[in-house]
Amino acid sequence: MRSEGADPGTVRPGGRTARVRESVLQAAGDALAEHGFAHLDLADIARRAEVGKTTVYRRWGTVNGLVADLLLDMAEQSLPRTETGSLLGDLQANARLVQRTLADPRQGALFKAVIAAATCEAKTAEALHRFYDTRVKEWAPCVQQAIDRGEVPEGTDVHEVIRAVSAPLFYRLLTTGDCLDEASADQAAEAAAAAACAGAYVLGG
Amino acid sequence: MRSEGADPGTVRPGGRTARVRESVLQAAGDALAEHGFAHLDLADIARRAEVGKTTVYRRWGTVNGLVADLLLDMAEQSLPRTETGSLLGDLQANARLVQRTLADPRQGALFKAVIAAATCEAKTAEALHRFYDTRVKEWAPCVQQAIDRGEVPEGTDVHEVIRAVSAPLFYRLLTTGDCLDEASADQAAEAAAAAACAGAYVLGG
DNA sequence: CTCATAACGGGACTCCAGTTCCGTTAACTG
DNA sequence: CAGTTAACGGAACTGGAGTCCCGTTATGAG
Repeated sequence: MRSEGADPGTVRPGGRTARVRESVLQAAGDALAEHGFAHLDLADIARRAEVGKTTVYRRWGTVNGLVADLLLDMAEQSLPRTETGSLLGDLQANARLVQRTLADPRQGALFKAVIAAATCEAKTAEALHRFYDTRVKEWAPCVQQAIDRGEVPEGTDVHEVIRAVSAPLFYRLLTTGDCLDEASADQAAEAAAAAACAGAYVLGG
Repeated sequence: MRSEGADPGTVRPGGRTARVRESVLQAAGDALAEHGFAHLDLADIARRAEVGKTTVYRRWGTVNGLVADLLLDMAEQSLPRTETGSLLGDLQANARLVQRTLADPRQGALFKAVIAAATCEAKTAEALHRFYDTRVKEWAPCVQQAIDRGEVPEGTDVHEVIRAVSAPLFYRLLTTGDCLDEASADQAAEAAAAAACAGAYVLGG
């Protein structure tokens, strides 16, 4: 009598179950980009996905749960780091990647929704933290290489430099109406590189 | 027969109307800090404020409307800029002010809620943009002074420098679980100052 | 002070997001 | 290929968020 088994979808994850997840996540992304997080309706998503409303509620429970799963799906598809040979070049590549993602109507809306969801649900917040932790760790080595080359002082917090690239882009997306263009991405990269070289991210400094 | 007059509260804004607004905003802030944006219930707020549920719906309509008004109220109370004589000192003062605000349980939760609300309602987003525009304009002169002193190159986008101070603090609040301490505030200020002095925020650079 | 009516408050009502029930379909096992 | 049961899907149900109605309070003008 093991208490009613695990969550649905974990025992028989193949075939139909996988198809349902895929089409529901697809529909959820579409709905988010169209209506935004607040006006998200699970029944509407079920309709779009051509899936029973009950199924959506059973497997994801709430809008937050669905958004968290969507985030997991995004984390799996995110792009690998590229290398250019210089700190500024690497940070610029990262900044432009972030900028393109946030400027894209669908992806941008999705990120906004994910952030909104994370601000009001601890579990979703944790999923978001993990997502960014992964992304930051993916790009951090380029700062370490810059330290090794002597561009950046020893003891610099490599993760913080990567965060410093994304931060102004996020801030702009959320707190201003301005569009995110390539120039703002380049500026973010340049500022982060300059601050890093000046030793602003040296630990305990 | 002027079409049903203006919004309630605009014709007789004194006495009771003002008291109702004050106690409802107070209650809304409390509820936000306690339950977060998603689980906000206007009926609960009405109960806390000892005000009729109908009144809250009539005057603010939705959770978003209420949050937007709360934002307006916050904007009126925000602190004036201080001056220390150096760019780093001024930016540090700003960074610590932001850090203290976001680290405060009540204020921090409120900001998270406001951001969440802004991501899903254009009107609320605009209120948020105005709020930040005001705050940025309040602090921008300290960068201009630094330009005049020759600390920072001519042509620097003064507003962008101020945004660069807050951005990493916001980013940290939203995307990591780490606490916002004074050290992170100082780091943000130092990074912004270093980047500004290096000319990273020169327009068209 | 008096009056007109803006704004509030209680309670009944509506409507739909979210739940429950149970029959049907199709993964996985041996 | 047959049997077990995980997972799905339709339909009826429910609770509470948001609306409506109308009587009451008290603001601001004259």
